[in-house]
Amino acid sequence: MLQLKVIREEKKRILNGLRKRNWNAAQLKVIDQILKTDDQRKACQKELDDTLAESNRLSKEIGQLMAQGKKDQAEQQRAQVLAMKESIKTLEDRQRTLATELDNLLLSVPNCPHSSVPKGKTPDDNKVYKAWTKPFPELPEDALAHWDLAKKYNLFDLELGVKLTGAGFPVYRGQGARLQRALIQFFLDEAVKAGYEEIIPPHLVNEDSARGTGQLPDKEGQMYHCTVDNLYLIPTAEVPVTNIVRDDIIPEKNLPIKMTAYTPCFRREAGAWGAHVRGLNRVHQFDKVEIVHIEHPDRSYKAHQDMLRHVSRLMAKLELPYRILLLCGGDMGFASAKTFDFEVWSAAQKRWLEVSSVSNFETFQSNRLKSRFRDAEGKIQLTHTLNGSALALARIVAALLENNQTPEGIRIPKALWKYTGFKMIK
RNA sequence: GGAGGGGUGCCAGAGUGGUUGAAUGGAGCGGUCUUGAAAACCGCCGUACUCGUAAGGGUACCGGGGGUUCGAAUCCCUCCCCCUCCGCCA
Repeated sequence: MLQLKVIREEKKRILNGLRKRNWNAAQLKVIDQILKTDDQRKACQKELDDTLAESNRLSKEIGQLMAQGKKDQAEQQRAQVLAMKESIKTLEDRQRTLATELDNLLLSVPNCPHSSVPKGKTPDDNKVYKAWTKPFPELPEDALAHWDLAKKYNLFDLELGVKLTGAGFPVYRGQGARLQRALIQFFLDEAVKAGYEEIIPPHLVNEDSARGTGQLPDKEGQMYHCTVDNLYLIPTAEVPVTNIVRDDIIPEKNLPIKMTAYTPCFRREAGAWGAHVRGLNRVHQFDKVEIVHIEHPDRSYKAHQDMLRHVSRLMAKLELPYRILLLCGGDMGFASAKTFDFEVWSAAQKRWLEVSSVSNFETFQSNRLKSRFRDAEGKIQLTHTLNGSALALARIVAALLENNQTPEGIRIPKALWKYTGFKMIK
């Protein structure tokens, strides 16, 4: 969530940013409401603190009076403090109500887009940041979509997944399973080479963690919830990995913290079914290697570019046609200040598929996480957090299978040979 | 799952109802001394909110929440976590 201090001091910038997210005048009123509520909260807090200070002072004196044997006076002050209790309780209740109200208001405001983020309402307004200029793979007329290729070569089985679990839980097998494992290994190795620390986090997180990265309270319905233990299946490794620095004050010299993790990702995605979500295009469980940065605010946009380069390199090594989009204000995620999407060309479906989203959240997440660092002057500041997929497997597999199909079988890009142990799927 | 013990500041570790935001030691930072270093000595060394131009002040926080009391790190309830023993088990 946005910092109150920033809303107060840079109100104009925030309002302009929210307009980029297509907020209308009525919606923008929330900002003034936040400031007003905060004023009320402060006034109430002050009154409470003053009352408590008085009550504390009197109570302390009672101890001294007792020690001096002045019993009557002690008794008199005791009555005095007792009388204050009711107003303290009233003030506390009011203070709590205002604080909750303020918190809810703050929670409803998305991150302020970076100045370089274009205006726009829908995905059509996203800017092509880096286009694919080379030719697309030429496929014969009878080229198969990946779900048909999967049947032909026995690579994964969605119907079997239905039997075991339900729709959207693919069962990978044979060379399909091996390819899956090869990609994970490849992505992790590349990330480690690029200086990321490898993490194997828990695949279930508690409420605090889900709140830390902003899945709660908003996107509750998108996560699988184990109610008996009140734990959530992670929708992305971002959740456990970013929460590693929750409530921490990091020495400046330890920044940046770069971490990578492979995890399965679980998404309920209720009600999002349609013709374009066949096969691996949208599933409830998929594998992903995530990269996460905890950065100094001065360097976060440079890091953002570094992440872009890292993902580009992966795409190039996999020999996949891709493009990079700079998301417009209307299409950006709630918590993000700036997001680039990577899309891979799926030659048989003749569609772009989103395979990575690389975002800078600035202090939006750290504010909630309380992820801070101590700067050179010893002052405590919020860190910037960033993350990106590097990469999401299911759709990469879809594109890989479709683009590389030949009459002899499916060609495996050279970079994967040492991981798959085979050069062709037959 | 059963029985017992415990959760205090960066770490170790006192504190069991009053002037304790918290003894003491260590680490860290600054200084004196020294050719330099070490040792010794002196000082500083929590977070959040808030009032104030500042100096400085106020409030909250000793695992989380609630309660008793004029007053709680200290007493009570409850939840969480850790350790030891037993049971079960990949």
